[in-house]
Amino acid sequence: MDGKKEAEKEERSGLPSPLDELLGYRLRRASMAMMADLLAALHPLELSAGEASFLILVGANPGCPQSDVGRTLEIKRANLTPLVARMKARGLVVDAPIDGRSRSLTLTEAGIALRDDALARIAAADRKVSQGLSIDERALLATLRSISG
Amino acid sequence: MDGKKEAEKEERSGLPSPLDELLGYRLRRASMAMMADLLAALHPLELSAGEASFLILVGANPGCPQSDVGRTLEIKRANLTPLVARMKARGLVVDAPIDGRSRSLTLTEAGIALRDDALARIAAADRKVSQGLSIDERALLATLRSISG
DNA sequence: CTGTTATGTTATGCTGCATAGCATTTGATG
DNA sequence: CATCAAATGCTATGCAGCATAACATAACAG
Repeated sequence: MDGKKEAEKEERSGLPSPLDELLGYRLRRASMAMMADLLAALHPLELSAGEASFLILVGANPGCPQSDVGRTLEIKRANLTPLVARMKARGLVVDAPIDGRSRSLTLTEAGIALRDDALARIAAADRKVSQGLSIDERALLATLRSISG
Repeated sequence: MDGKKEAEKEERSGLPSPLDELLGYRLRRASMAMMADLLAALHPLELSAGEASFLILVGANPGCPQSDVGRTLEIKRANLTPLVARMKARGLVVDAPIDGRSRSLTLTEAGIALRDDALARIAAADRKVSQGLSIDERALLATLRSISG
């Protein structure tokens, strides 16, 4: 299977490039394309991608320590602090001291509602793409998980 | 310096999360993981990811107009200008006027040599991942291409 | 010729991510 | 108990990537 004359290769100033065959490059481009859709879907909710993932994770783990959230989402402590502050300022999350240093996070009713809304939009954007996949989505997810270890 | 792999990054504190089942999220995480490896591989060459992709594309398309490079790599004109300037300053690429406004780009010998080096490192990093894939790489690439249009 | 589009450049701002340092608390060790 | 290393959260700060706006020139279509 090496039909090479694709003719559609240059849809519009698309120069031929070995980059097309590189997994890392293709992964990045696909990720950026989906991210663009995601941001558009979350914009009406005034949520960034990081904020949405935060709400989803805390919503699924009520009372979890902030440190665990940071580790799971791979958000540095220094960057998580202002994110939590914004969510608290909007009344989406409440925190309580676990011990002297750690704080537990829990979504408020408003936080849960917004999380549900965001999750629905994200899932819809996901579905829009995954429906057109040429391979099984489960297999794809498993493969991607294995890449990010 | 570092550039090491922190041994086995234990999944400690990995909170259960619906994000794990989201295609967009998994795509992003996989992309970021590969990008980290890529940057480490390119660091000895003092190349950023964008610069390496630039060298590869121009190397495969000698004499191509700068505008096409920008479109293909999805780099805005305003950001491409300083990138080209850096590559010229390092003697990796030369440009010549096509017409009064457009400029053609071509790699120098040094540029080709560095491109070859970079491409080898990138391909190696790619292979390190693709060898452990649970699904066919060709199918994966095709799927990713369909996602990014 | 005239208005519109394309290209390249400069200046500038925003966002996400990173590092460094600090204060506090916890837990392990002797 | 006394100490010290690690963990947690916070503040301040810098930077790289990406974006927009405005401009100058040149090509193109009418």
